[in-house]
Amino acid sequence: MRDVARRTGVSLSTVSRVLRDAPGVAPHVRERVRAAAEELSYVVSRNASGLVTGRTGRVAAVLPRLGPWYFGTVLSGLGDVLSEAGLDLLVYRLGSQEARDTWLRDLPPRRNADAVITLSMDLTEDEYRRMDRIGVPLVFTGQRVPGRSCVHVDNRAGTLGATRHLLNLGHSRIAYIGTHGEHGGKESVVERLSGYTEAMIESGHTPWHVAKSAGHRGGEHGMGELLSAADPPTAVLAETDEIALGALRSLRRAGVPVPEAISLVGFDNHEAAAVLDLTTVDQEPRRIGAEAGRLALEALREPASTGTHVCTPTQLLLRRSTAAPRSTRGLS
Amino acid sequence: MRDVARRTGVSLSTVSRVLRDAPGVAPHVRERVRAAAEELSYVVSRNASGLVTGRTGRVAAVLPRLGPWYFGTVLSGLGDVLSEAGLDLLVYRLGSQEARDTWLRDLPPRRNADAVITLSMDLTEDEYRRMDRIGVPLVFTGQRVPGRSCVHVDNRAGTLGATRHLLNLGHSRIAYIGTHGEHGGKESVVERLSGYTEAMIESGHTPWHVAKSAGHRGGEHGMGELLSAADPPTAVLAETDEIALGALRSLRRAGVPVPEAISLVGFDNHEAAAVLDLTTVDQEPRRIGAEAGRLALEALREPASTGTHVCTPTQLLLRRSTAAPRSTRGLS
DNA sequence: AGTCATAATGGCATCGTTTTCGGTCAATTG
DNA sequence: CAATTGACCGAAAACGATGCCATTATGACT
Repeated sequence: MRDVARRTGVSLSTVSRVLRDAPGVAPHVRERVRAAAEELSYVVSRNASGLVTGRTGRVAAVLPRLGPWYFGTVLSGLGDVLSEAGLDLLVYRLGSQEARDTWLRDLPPRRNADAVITLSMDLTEDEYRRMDRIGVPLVFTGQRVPGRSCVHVDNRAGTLGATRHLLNLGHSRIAYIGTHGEHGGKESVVERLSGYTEAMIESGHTPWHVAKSAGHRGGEHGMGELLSAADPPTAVLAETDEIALGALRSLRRAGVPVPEAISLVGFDNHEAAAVLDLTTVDQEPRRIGAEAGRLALEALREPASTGTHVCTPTQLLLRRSTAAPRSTRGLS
Repeated sequence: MRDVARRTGVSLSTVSRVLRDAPGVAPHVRERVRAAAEELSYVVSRNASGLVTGRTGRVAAVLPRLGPWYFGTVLSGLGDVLSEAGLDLLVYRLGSQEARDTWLRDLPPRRNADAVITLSMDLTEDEYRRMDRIGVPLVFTGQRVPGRSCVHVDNRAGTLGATRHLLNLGHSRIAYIGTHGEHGGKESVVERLSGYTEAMIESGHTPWHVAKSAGHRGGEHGMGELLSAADPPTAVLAETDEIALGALRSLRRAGVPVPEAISLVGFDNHEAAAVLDLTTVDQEPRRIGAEAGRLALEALREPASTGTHVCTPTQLLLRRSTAAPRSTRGLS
């Protein structure tokens, strides 16, 4: 910065003003300073400026995994909003419980980020309290917490709509493959099931729910159980696309045609869902990230504005895995 | 920090020494300081310490997209290595050419990161020179640049091995679906094709290469072209899993059984490949990220050590989309 | 012409650490 | 017992920016 000042023959204060777009600088001086900074390819050190302003120019995202398409896409949306506001994105992946614990103990974003956004971390009450010690605005996605800024997907409406779609097609024996709440009951798990249950009950049908493990395997096992029932369902709704894909695999192997004999609906709009023509519920992860980013920016601008809830809608994507049931009974 | 010092009745220097694990502090004092810091849940400000040490404690990753499983997984591996070394991960997603240009002009990591790692950015000569102005060690993945630290996948060996596998199964009419080098020829594209070509030629067969666009669509179109040939191939190698999945979709629609009539091999070990039982070439993205991280750490420790190349191997994952060709001619 | 507001600029303390240097004190040595 | 040596610790100067306050130019108005 001193170099830039010397080169243009002004003081450091003026250079600082120019580079911060602060008022009180003559236009021609402003321009000369800009040019000099450009020539020297000089950029301000966030480190130093943050030291005095108290702002770091960074926002931290905390998430459990990075592989799944969902998280990458949320980060994309978040990153775009942040970079537009001139903020950098810090990413912390907390895979194991151990990583989680040490992170919550050390709280690296403390004084190193202006806001923290958690992505589907499903924190416990105790963990919330520990996070509060970071002392910066927090935004949560994937869970709904009273009194805190949250972005959450309307899971209930998603499965409700999907189930109604199946009902409208004329199905009546509609089963649901879900997971047991291993992690003390993830919210989305509960919500998705409740949407399905509600749609079934309101239409006078009895819910049919099998709970297996998460992932493909759960889908395979779940479908296995359904296919070995006395009177198999004509349609199946899965808690996630991964489960649906596992179920689809079972169906293929068993030679049961989809959607002719059984209609199948997933949830997530997984990358593979498009390839396999699976009807699914899209939750627009890009948008979730963007909304979370906006909430963080808002909290930065207006510290009192905490506690806003944003509920993002879901969208049923009709593809080739759903159809009206055949009038004749029996599979194949 | 002052609070911690007051609480333990020592000077700031001593607190600093303890928190940096610097020598010259009596064990019992060290312990008392540690306890006080813990109680106050105090952590040093990277901002301030970086100001004087010149280190930021952050490493920047630059990548074109975040959605694909590949990038998320590379980031995971990278993040693990970095967090073990106590470094934070900064992520810049440069989707559009415009974002790329403004980034290269402003170079945000300048003085804000200790090292920069690019992920499959396929930079031009000019862009390299611009990046050099950042003034920190650079590590490149996904491309091979003489004289610079790189991590690259042995693409050639991957397709070479995959093709040989098909040849060993008894196939002779093996086609390859690739992409046109849109971006001025991505290195991996060229390498993958050359591995296939080499395997074909060394075994006395003639290569059969169709070039389409990237993504599912390319695969669908490519397979369409192959299926409409006078004498269709009995095996197809795709440049990427996405292409392979598109091709698979075409095959399903056309009623061509896989692997009975046509064997199919992809490249990437995409999430969906496992679900669909697609034989593919895995490039261990986790490992790529980890290696890149290690290279960056090495460069940080030993600034002269730039220019190391790490070539990560690929691994053929045999699944259910490849089999020996049927003796009888004709599809279906 | 003199006064006064206003805009533009420079000087300086400051943010929270690290680092260097010098000082104190106990232990060891001749 | 005096001198020397270390180990340990505190004081103070950086680091690179910002923000407040004082100062100086520039017109505008009585």
